Amino acid sequence: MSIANVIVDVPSQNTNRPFDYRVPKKFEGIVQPGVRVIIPFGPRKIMGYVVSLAEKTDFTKVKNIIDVLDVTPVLTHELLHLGKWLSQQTLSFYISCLQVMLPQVMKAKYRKELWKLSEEKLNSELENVFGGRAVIDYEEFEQAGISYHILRKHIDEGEVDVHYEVKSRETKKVTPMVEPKMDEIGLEEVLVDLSSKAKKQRAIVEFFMDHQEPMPKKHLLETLSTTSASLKPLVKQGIIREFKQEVFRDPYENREFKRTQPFELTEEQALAIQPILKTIEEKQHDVFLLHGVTGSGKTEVYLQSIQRVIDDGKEAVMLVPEIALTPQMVERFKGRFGSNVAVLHSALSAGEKYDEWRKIQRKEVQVVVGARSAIFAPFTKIGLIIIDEEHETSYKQEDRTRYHARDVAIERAKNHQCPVVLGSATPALESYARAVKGNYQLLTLSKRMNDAVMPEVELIDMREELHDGNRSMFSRILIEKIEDRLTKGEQVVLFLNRRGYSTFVMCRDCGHVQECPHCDIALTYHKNQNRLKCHYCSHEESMPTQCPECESKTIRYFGTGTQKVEEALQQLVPEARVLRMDVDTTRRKGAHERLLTKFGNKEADILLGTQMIAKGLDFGNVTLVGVLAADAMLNLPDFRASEKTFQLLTQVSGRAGRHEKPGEVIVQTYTPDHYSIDLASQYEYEQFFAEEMKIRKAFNYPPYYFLTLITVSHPNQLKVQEVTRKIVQFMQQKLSNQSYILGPTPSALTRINNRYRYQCMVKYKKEPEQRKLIERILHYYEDEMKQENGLQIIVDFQPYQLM
DNA sequence: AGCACGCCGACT
DNA sequence: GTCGGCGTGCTC
Repeated sequence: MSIANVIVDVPSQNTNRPFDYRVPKKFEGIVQPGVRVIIPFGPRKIMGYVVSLAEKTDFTKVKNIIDVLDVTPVLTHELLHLGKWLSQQTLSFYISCLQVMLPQVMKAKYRKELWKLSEEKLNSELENVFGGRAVIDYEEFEQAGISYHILRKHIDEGEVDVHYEVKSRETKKVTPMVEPKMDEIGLEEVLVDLSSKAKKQRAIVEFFMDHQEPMPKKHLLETLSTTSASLKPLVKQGIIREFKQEVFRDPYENREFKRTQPFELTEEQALAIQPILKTIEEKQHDVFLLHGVTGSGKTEVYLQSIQRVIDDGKEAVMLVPEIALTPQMVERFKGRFGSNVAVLHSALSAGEKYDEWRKIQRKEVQVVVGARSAIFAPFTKIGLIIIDEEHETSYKQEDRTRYHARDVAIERAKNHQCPVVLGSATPALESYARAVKGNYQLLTLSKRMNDAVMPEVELIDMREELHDGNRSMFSRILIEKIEDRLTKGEQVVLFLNRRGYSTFVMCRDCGHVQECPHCDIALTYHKNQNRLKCHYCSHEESMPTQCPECESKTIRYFGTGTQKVEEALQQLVPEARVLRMDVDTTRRKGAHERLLTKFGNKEADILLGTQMIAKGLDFGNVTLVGVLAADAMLNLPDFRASEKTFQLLTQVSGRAGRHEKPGEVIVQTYTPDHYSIDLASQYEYEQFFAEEMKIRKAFNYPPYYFLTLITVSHPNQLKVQEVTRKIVQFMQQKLSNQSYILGPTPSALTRINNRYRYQCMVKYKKEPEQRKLIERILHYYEDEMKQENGLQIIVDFQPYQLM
């Protein structure tokens, strides 16, 4: 007897283990680890993943597999294994981890229907709901408000049946095809019998005598300039066969990609690529941190490393942050590797994503370029994994299965015995610290290509502007320079942090920001209570009416949006053509690309935008970059605020003067002396690293300590407080005294959807038992978490979002 | 998760 | 005696 061990599509603690099913004779050989199956589960029918096969089972009442959804496994052996690892790492259900590795469309859709089986009249109300139909949606019955007992009786009598429908969402695009059903000689005979009047039919037959292979119907009819009217009789006589063939949606099908050749590497690049190639050659696992200033040619190092992997007949995965996955970036890859590349990012439609994924599965490509989830590409011979802009926070999934793509990459690279290359101009502190310690190999590119120099950065103290009576959000010098560029016909990029809406409190006279006395982190203004709170400890205080430093009354909370800036800009420089680029203007499909093309074609003078314009843009005509509020991010309640500010300023500055014309950067700030702003303006990464590490050390933050964030939510505030307090107490008892447990603290978003949220944070160096302890907590509250609208406990290891 | 079962109070 | 609400336990 053949048994399949199946992980069922039911995310719950009780079902978080394989269930055994018998493999019917007809599916033997087809059912194998990694395929999706439809199985009976209690009274219903659901989808599941076969994770292994067995000879026998201890279970006596095994049921049969109903159907198999895949001919080729959708999850490789390695991915099944990786899913297990992921579920242990993130404390998520195995099924959730398997689902997160596959395109959305492959998740099952369920429908519950009522089938009327007999001709007999049913209960009159029920008969009404059916209204003469044989099948209705179960929902219709529920909405009719008829007692379940009535339905039950009919079911028991065998007159009605509850029917469960399982459907995969994936759709395959097909195209009509035609092919001859006989060989040349057969067709020759047909030709003889054909009426002399049937000219078009004759043409078709003659055509197929020369072309024996299948071809798209549309193409055939067009080349012979005829219609299906002349094809029909041939099909009817069994001379030609019509059939449908799957075609792959190609999101880039109407685009031409200019093929590019490898550039000759600079001395620095050659030095950097050497150890990577060596590791590829030796089939070793290793992690490299490629620290290269913006414009230093990291991408060329990636491309040539990938080329090497392809030449070896292996595969490469390249991760890029979502917002950096611009057409320009895709072009570089398609230009070098042509159709050997699959692209996976969120701007693609669900169907397009599915098709790109299938190209990987079918081994039609050796390279995948994509955002976070592309790390799960179903390759089997990975020779290299690259993570570009490795410091980007978007590599951390912030819901459900909270994984970091960097960790997954390293795990997969271990499985495949291949190197990982982490690249950045501003590496995450964690990564750089590991490189310094020798855990990662550090590779450095310190010079820009083409001898370009980093643009000069000028810091503008906005407090002085204010003192001189300039209350606008533009310094006089910035306006001056914008006007200068307009007359020269050069372009400007203006950057505003979208998070400028955030509500920190600052004095407009002296730049003082109210901070928590225990945490060295800006306090957050809570509008409804008019109080300031710290989101890390439990500290809170009332909103001051005057600045504690200089006693000025101009202390207030801050917020400016791109829209407001756009209006102000129109007033100050009415002749400028402004393109605004933020989530609002790029929501529609392709809008992102359209705006950039427009800017590239010089149809606008100023590109004003948020985060999304900070990366990867490469326009030679941009000679001025303005950062409107460099401090906006600095004052977020986040211990990474300085790091993020440094990274962002560096990235934005890198947008200017990338080609012949030199660039210039204006950074407006209220705190020009802050080390992250000052050092970013001088491009001093190492010094910034040293400064920031001191602070991380003093406050026990990463990379000195690991963090675990536990967020509890429930409609009742007292309940949340109580549960969080108990969790803190438990952890304090069980964890070593080397660890710190902070909380309970209200989350920054204290109430969402009428649910109160409290959190506690664990700072630790080594707690091998931690996961087990948290599992015990989760198990303890299992019942309360099962109830709808009940308790929710979210555990995030190495969180990025602390709200 | 979702479904059935079973216990309990309410009501024709 | 019947109906419906909700807590409990199970799904190969």
